[in-house]
This record gives sequence, C-alpha cells and structure tokens, in this order.
Amino acid sequence: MPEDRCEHVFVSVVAGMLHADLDAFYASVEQRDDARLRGKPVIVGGGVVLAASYEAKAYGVRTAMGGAQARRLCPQAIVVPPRMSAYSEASAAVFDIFRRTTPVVEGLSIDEAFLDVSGLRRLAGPAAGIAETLRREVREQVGLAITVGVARTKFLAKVASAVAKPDGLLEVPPDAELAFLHPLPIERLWGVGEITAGKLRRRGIETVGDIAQLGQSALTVILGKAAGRHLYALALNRDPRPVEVGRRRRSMGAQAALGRGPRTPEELDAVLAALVDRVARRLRRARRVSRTVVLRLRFGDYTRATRSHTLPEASADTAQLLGTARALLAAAVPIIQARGVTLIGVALTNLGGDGAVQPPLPFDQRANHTLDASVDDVRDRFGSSALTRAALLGRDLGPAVPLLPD
DNA sequence: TCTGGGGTCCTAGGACCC
DNA sequence: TCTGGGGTCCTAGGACCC
Repeated sequence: MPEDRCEHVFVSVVAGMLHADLDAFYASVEQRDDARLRGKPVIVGGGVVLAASYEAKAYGVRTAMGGAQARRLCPQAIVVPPRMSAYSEASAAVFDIFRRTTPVVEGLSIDEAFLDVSGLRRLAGPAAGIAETLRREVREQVGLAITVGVARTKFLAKVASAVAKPDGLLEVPPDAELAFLHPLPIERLWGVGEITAGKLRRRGIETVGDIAQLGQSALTVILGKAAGRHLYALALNRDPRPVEVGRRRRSMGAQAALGRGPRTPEELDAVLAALVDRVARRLRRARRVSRTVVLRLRFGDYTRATRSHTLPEASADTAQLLGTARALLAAAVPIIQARGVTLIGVALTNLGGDGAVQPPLPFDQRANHTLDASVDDVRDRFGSSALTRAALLGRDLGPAVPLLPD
C-alpha cells in the first residue's frame, strides 16, 4: 500500500482542531472596562505598543512599534498603561470556557490556545458549530471578541484564525486545504519571520504554493535541514502534532531595558540583583528549581550576547542564583565596556521541580521564606531602590562576589 | 524621542564517555 | 599507536512568536 494512503487511515478526515485567538487582547479588555474607549483608537503601553485596538491598527499602528512612531501615525489615539492583572483575569475566564468545551486544550500564550474537539463529534456536533458556541460564550461571559480557526491540523487552524481576524470564524474543509493555503504569502507560515521571508523572496518565492512547488531538497539548501523540512511539510499541510495538554514551562526570565548612556558597575549590579530577586521569587512560587542561569545582554548597536552557567544542583535560592549571575556579569565586563550595554536580562532554564505535589526542594525552604519576607519588608518600607542597595551591599541577598568554580 | 518583556525551538562545536 | 561511531551535556548564538 502506498504511504500516502496510510495517512488517511489514521488522520481524522474531518476538521477537529480549533485555534482560538482573542482579538487585540489587551486593548479589547481596556475597551470593555471603559466605555469611553469603545470605538476609538486605543494603544496599550507607553514606550512601546503592547497592543493596539483595531481602530488604531487602521492607522498602521502595530504591536511592538515604538511609542513615538505610533503617536505620529495616530495622534488622536488614547494611550493607556497596561493592567496586567486585568488581562490575567480575563485570560483565566476564557481558558475556563476552553476547558469546559474540551479537556484537550493547549495554551500558547495569554490570549490563544489550541483545542482538539475531534472526539466531541457525536456529543456536540461538528467542529464549526462548537467553535461558534465557543465564540458566543466568550462574548457573553467575558465580553471579548475571539476569532477561531477550524481545520484538520493545528498549523492550518492557526493560519485560518489569522486570516479570519477580527471577530471571525473560518473553517478550512479537508478537501480545500491546499486551495486555501497555496495562494497565501509565505509570511503566513508559522515560523517564517523577516529573515526567512527575505531569503525566500530574494529567490522569487512569494507564496506558500511556491514553497510546495520548490520541493524539499531545494528548500533545505536555502534554509537548512530542519527548517527546510519543516516548512515544506507545512506548505503541504502535513502537521501531525497533537494538541498537548499540560505542557510545562521550560524557562523563566526577567529583563530590564537601561536606555543609553554609561552605567557604573554598581548600577549594573543593582539591576542584576533586582532581576534575580524577581525571577527567583517567581520560581519559588511555582515550586520549581533551575540549574542553568543565563545572562542576556543587549548593546548600543542592538547586537546581543548571552552567557550561561549550569550548576551541579538545581536551586531556587536567590543568593546562589545571584552569585552565579554576578560571576557571568563579571566575565562579560570586557564586551560591555566595548559595546555599551542597554539591556540586562536573566533567564533561568533547565527547570526541575514539580508544581503539583510538594517537592523535596534542594534548598532550605525556611531560609527562603525568611529571605522573601525580608526582601518584601525592605521593598515595602523603603522602596525598590533600597532593595537594590541592600543587594549591592550583600545584605539578605547573599555575598557580593561569589565566583564560579574554576 | 530610536525598540518591552515574556517565551519557544534549533544548530553547532567542544568536552567527555562508551 | 592509531582509529571509529555514537551518545549526552554544556555553551553560545539565531530565528521566531505574542
């Protein structure tokens, strides 16, 4: 039996994957909560656009755009500061509706998820009807517009929702997949960004159909083995990935932009201490531990560098993680002096620990509670600058110059 | 008025082990 | 003394996403 026949035996021939994506999420929450913002161009965020309402998008305002450029494009836009807790709350309410719809939910971010409803056909009918119900419930119960793409694969469901935005529903029937996909521009493919699109467009490849026609080996020459194989498969809508329930976070980080201008080593260290404090507290709250500390740097010329160190044992201890981060920063001093640092980030990866059951954590739980209490105490009473001063002096947050083992 | 802050996955080389 | 294949881990960088 030819291989391509086998696929049809196992892969569902009905569209059972949903990709649900809230429209202009942060901006929509603001418009929901403040009637004066409805129907008007709204920008969430100051220095940079975190989200723009569709009224603002009509003027060319886009997510991640600089605030100055956004105000030039749309001077009448109302700019509001982000209210992260409101967004988290709205997101949780929407995810509740997702999980009442089907237990097979994979969250992708605060505002989007995949839902597998292929097993619900007998119980709840075809996927498009389930998607319509879902959209209505989100609107009625949470007061937000959500777009849903319906298809046989995750990838195509995501493409469909992007095409259907805003406030839309689009099903791609299994017999119309390639007819839908091939005329689309290459940027619609999940994983094709500016760089990849540039490489392809320079060779005259502009649509998904062009990629399919090019063939896998030619694509591999241009993009490398994995990327070439991956994109070729997507161009033919070959995407066997299942919806994964209960994926665990693989890293946790915090970063701070510093702006331009020289920074003293003391200032850099204070920023580093505050970042490690923040992310280590999140780590402990999630009952996780980390074994690898990554220092991220961005420089005046927008180049970037990372430095990392892996500990022999996982830890959630602020002092230990800070000591490692400090040693990484110290080792990066030459490159910082050469290029001028504009952003510092700390990421903790190689995560262990279990969020569900009480884990035997390889650190002194009581000591850390005391540490958190003292850190909170300092912050509440004296503000965060006092906290970073304390870190600088090595109080509460550990010795000032612990070094890596040689 | 130059550009947040949070993530994911892949690649490639070197060290080290069997 | 020389030679080989295969695997894992660590580090650094790159691309992409919301």
